[in-house]
Amino acid sequence: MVTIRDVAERAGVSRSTVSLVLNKSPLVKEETRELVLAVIKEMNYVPNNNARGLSNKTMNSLGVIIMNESQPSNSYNFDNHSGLCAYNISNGIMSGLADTDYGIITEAFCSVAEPDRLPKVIGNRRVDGAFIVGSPYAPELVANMKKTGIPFVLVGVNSYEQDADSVLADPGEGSALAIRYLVETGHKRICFLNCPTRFRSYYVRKHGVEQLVKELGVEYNPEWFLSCEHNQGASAYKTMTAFLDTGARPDAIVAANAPLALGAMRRLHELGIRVPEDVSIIPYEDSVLCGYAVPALTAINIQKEKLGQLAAKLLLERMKDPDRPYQKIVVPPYMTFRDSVLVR
Amino acid sequence: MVTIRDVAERAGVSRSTVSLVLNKSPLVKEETRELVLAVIKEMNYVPNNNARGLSNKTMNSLGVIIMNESQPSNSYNFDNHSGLCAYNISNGIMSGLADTDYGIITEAFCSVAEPDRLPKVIGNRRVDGAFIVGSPYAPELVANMKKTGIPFVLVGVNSYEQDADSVLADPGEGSALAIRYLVETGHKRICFLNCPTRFRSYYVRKHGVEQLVKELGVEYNPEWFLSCEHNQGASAYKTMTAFLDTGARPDAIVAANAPLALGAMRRLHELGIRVPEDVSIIPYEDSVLCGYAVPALTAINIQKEKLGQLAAKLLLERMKDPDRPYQKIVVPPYMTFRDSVLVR
DNA sequence: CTGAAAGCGCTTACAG
DNA sequence: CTGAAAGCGCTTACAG
Repeated sequence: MVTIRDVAERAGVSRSTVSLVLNKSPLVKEETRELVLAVIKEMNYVPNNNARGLSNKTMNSLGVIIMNESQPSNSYNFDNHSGLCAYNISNGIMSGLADTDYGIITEAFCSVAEPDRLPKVIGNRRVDGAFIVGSPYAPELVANMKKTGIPFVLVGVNSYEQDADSVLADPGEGSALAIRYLVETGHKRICFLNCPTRFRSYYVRKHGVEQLVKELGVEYNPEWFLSCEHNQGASAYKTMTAFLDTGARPDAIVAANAPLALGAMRRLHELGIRVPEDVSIIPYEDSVLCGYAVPALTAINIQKEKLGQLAAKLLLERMKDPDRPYQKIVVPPYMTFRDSVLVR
Repeated sequence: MVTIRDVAERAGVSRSTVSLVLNKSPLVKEETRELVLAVIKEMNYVPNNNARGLSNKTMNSLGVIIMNESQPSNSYNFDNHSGLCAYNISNGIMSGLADTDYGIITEAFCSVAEPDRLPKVIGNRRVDGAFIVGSPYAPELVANMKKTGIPFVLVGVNSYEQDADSVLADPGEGSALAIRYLVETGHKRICFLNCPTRFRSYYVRKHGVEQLVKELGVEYNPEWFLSCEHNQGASAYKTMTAFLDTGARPDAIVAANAPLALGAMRRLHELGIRVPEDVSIIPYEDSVLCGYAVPALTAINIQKEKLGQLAAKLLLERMKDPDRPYQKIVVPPYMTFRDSVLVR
């Protein structure tokens, strides 16, 4: 293995000089710099990350902590969470970090199961900073993270804490977008299929819907505002089954995410209720499930990759300046028009 | 920050002793060991990964290299690759590594765009070993990887190289499983919707199908063996459109993956051809897209998480013993029965 | 079973 | 602008 010492010898300079050019110090004469660089290339020298980190007190890695209620499984059934949201955000983080040298260490973490533990990468001090991706995250985790002194940012559908940097979508605004469009296109009987009540985004959506409905002067039946037990198709199927059994016949459904929308659609399909001819449907949180659905689903895109990218930028800034005030970045949603809404 | 020195002082032993207990050496008296452990816990000591690695010449990290043709995007449209396969495998790898201390560094890598480059984590020597996840991987990459001396294993739908460890599914066997079942359930006119011909799995499937069809004595029309330009819905839609325009009316479709199946279904839906009443459909490579589809798709599950887990185990063994012979582990597929096949 | 010492490969004041 | 030297926090022969 070739070390800085070998490079220095071959280049006929001291090790410090090589180190200086490695770290782009302006103290090195241009001529020397070029010579050293040439030798580095010629010898195929790669600085040892451990040695560098030991001096620098830096790990040169960032953690991506994926929060979830359960481990991902090999069963892709309807009664499982799709896991797509965290995946998309995490892709965004990686793309936002692509031109840095950070290693990105991913870890699944279940804060519900172990509320007082820290993710391994944090406990082991393997990272210089971290992203807490998605909900549910226990508030204790944020407190515990702060104690470690490792900078972090929260990123997700509705990831927000007072004393932390956060990048989030706006579920209220997203729901409003969907409802406004449905009203514009002539829908009169809109049903809302929300996530479990244990998620904070449940309330944000509910609030957004109630607000808008008042503003629009649309009639609103609280009994048509449903929630599902889990964020998965089977729960939505169950909820929708019970709802339709009451004889209710919405002409549009707004769902809190794609798994819920597809769960509802399964029941509609069984009953011979057609999408979009009989009922339009718009999920929040566009994903590959929407683009590939038959028919393709018009959906609210919350820019998950962008959430990730902005989180990446934010964490980098936070690490540079630990004392700056906390930021809260809200990324606006937009609608992707596909085939699940009938213009009446 | 508390170091090994602090622990040693407080415990009244030498630094080496602390190090020995850290590394579970049998040379330490039980009594001393317990004392040291207690002090470690009390002081909340965490060994510095860089220092340890610098001595050990080890990074304590493993790379997960996700091969792809393009970067993931924020558009979840039909004309994008779903990215799900690598994601699922990577989950399996993580679960297989969950009880180790390795940091798992993920990197997206496009070998088509940069055939002569190495993934960053490899070039920077940030990892002790790596997983090459998915195809397309350029054969040059394998050669280049070998030159680095960093152990690695290939893992994917059809990831196999002579001179490397590999864990793979068996696309031929998977296709056979689907066809056999369709024949058993009374289907007579089976169409095969394969992946692009530039993937090796295309040929494996083709071979498997031809073999089986002969064995079963089923009639086989080579013109009903289709391929798509890309592994995405829009390509399958196009291929299926052209195929159906010829007047062909299959009673079953076997697709090389879920995006292709859903692309075909989109066209069927437009034409009012019902699944499964008019045509049954079985994709290879079960994924969340199948479980959530309406109707839910009966699919070939290739155990992607298990592929990942076995790859994890294999890499660990390879690192322990660099001289062992290369292994090729083929994971058998099974069928997940859902609602897209009509028993005729 | 334990301690003193050298070494892993870098960085960074400090002199010059 | 460059070199000699100390130090980062561990591990590992080597003595005892």
